[in-house]
Amino acid sequence: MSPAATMDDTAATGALEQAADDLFYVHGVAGVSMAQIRDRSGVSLRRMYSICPSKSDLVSLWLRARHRVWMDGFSVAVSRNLATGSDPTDAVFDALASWMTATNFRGCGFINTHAESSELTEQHVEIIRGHKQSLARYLSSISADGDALAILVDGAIVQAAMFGSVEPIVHARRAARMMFEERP
Amino acid sequence: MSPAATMDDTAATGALEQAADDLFYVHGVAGVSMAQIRDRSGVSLRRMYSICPSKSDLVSLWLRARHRVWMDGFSVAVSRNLATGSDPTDAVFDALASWMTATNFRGCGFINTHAESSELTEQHVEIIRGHKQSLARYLSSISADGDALAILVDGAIVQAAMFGSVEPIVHARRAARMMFEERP
DNA sequence: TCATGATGAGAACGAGTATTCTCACCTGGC
DNA sequence: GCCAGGTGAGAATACTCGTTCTCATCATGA
Repeated sequence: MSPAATMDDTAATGALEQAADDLFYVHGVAGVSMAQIRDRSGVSLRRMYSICPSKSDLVSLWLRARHRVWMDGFSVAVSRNLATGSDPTDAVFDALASWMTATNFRGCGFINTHAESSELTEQHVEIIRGHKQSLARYLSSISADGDALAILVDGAIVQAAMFGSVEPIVHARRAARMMFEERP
Repeated sequence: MSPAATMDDTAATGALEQAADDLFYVHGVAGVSMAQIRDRSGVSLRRMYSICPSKSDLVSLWLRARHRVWMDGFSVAVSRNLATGSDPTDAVFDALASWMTATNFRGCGFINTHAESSELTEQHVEIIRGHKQSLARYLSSISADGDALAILVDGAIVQAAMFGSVEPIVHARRAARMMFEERP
């Protein structure tokens, strides 16, 4: 074999995913250069291009990794809330609220990347749609109308990002409560 | 006076707003160069920079113009629907649906511009927040919970853009109907 | 020990960008 | 007719970026 001096391919890929998440999420894809990814990850340009033949492939790698990590964190948080007796509405919006108050919150990385229309490829669009479908499927598994809830969730995330505030969560939670309220 | 050979300042500004809307909305701010704006508008670079001293100022000009045009078109469409007897929910989502099926629909220009975090200035953020506050105020004037409705609207727009489909309107309309349904 | 092949550091390349500058031209006032 | 000042076309400037190339280095297998 010929493993690298300090990092094998698995470690290098992981370092790239982490650096891409740190930088692309905060500054957008167009706002981050390959040189910045190299500096942040410690992976040389040569190795970056042997793992991802183009910046577009690096974006795909990042989106797939972020999908895994985000869905995992979100569903774990929701499950924890459900286990303490919250109803699905509170479980979902409490999980969102604590994500939003974490440092560096800048909205949904998938929505934001899709909004950067210039450098977007068909592959990126597929990953982004897959993420949103996966989220809607998960919400459907815990609530009576997952598709409607998914729209409230995306609307709340987008508004929270634009206003730099968690207040939209209050409105979205109220909307969900009104939707799912039992009718005599 | 010294008006331009073929265009006075008002006409040049209007041509810039139109070209910016054609190009920035579809390709994003970072995806359009000043030279492309010149080609599309017919306004020379020299004149562009005398009207807007930087690209960032051109973006502000565009956002303000788009706010005026979009809010006008939207509120007129909603009023027309209300006048024919639609309830507020149908009036709003029918207006959105016909906007979305127009050519070149690419989601909300304000949300998209905010998502392009790299070239965003504080002035842009103010205009974007002003637009969303204006929309929420308008929705509050025609419905019982304008803030909740605004979140459904933004969620539906964002999802329609990502999936290239008007189907999210169906889910959002259903959610609004459930929210505003009379309870005995 | 020596040749091999992969690696990292960084220079090089080619394209694209925002912004400024040059200069020939044209218009309006005298 | 003639001048002054503003104008358009586009060259020039001073970058930045994605991608490729060079070359010295170094671990490995014979």
